Amino acid sequence: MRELAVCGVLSDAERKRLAAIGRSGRLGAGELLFCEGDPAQEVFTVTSGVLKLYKLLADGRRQITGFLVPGDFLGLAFRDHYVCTAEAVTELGLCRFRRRAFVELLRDLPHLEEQLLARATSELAAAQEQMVLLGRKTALERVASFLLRLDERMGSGGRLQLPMNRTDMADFLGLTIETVSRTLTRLKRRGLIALCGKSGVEIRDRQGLLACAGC
Amino acid sequence: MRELAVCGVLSDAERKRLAAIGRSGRLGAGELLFCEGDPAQEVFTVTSGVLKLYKLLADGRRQITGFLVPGDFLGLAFRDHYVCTAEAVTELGLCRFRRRAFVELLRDLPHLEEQLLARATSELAAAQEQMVLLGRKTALERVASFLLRLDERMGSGGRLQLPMNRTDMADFLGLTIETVSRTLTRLKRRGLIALCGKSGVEIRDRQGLLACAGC
DNA sequence: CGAGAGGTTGAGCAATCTCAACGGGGGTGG
DNA sequence: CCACCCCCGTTGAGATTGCTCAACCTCTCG
Repeated sequence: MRELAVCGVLSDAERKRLAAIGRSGRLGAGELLFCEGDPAQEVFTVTSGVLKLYKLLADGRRQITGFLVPGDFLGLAFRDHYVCTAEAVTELGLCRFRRRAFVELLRDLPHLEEQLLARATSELAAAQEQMVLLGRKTALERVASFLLRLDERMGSGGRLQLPMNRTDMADFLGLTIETVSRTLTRLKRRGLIALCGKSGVEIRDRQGLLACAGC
Repeated sequence: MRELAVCGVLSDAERKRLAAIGRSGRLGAGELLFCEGDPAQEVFTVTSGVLKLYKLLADGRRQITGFLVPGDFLGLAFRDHYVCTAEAVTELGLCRFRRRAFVELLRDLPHLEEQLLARATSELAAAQEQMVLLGRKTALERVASFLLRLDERMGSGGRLQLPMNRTDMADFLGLTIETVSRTLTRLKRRGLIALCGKSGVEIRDRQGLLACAGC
């Protein structure tokens, strides 16, 4: 089980105090961790597997706002109520903290607060990047960007196993599943990627893919 | 000149120390405050006017990621380099802090760090909302949402003066200026808003507009 | 009064969506 | 062990939303 990345710069003593208030948990694929609008009583770190965050419109349209991987912290965007729904994409391991206890601990551990602020910073930068993708990029650019980012994030060195299905990809990229599928096929025909089964993607021409990603 | 909202929960002494390292500044409409990629040497608060943040793609496509109004803090999303460009939409008043001094002050003023984390939290929530808009909403829903949000943010009580032109609205909403223009006309024909000159918009039927906004 | 910037409107077009059919792989029950 | 079924993904054809290109209008500023 991966170390809680949120503890990066903490001393042993600090880490201990944090661990003391955390409890480990487990979710099966497809299970909900919490729903948009629920009172935010806990915060979390992901220790294994992949989690998705999303918001729904009244008629069921869905926008996935992010995927969390091991080491990621979940709780920055919440005040009293969760602002989105969190659902396990795969089998999921996590560490749960009662929100109140966590916030109190923050006062005592300035390093932790610093660390959280740094995380918030990179999440904001990532959110801006995603706005560019959703607002201004073509389907080809979106899918290419997504594959490159995911490969980097998962450290898969060009041979990635997509943890999510086409529906999740589509709802993250602001497209339909058909367009995602067609676009992957296009990238394959151009020789930029290879597809192995439903979830295997191999990046065959990173330069070309970067050019497609348009950034 | 509005009080720096970032000082909300600070004591007088703390406020004084913050003010001591800040210098006031002024920008004309259209002037750049900084560019994406520049080393991030300063952070800011907006004291008057409106500022826009944007990112560009290689071919000139632009996505505006946010508008800042008086009281807003600018510097959360940056580490060593600015991740977007900041440009004055109107005449702009601001307070500048050398980044290094500001970060050092953070160590001494836990209230300030707390405050910043809270701001980061609401910015992240806003960013998620914007992803829904860009990824899943129709042009009508985007424009309606935008008008409602702006009215609320500016506290204009249904009679708003848009501080930005159609190009900026389009680049914020992931549309073209023509579509923004046509959509405003549609909303007007339906009796939901009235248009007064280029920048005046009156919300005539808030319920109807909310229904259009789809959330 | 002329020029230019910003905004509106129209016509045709293109990218993406919708709807529908088809295919393959994994799990289940006979 | 095999056949069937169901879920997920792919592909195709036609519909639709929003984009592109172009004309025109209005207001402001020399």
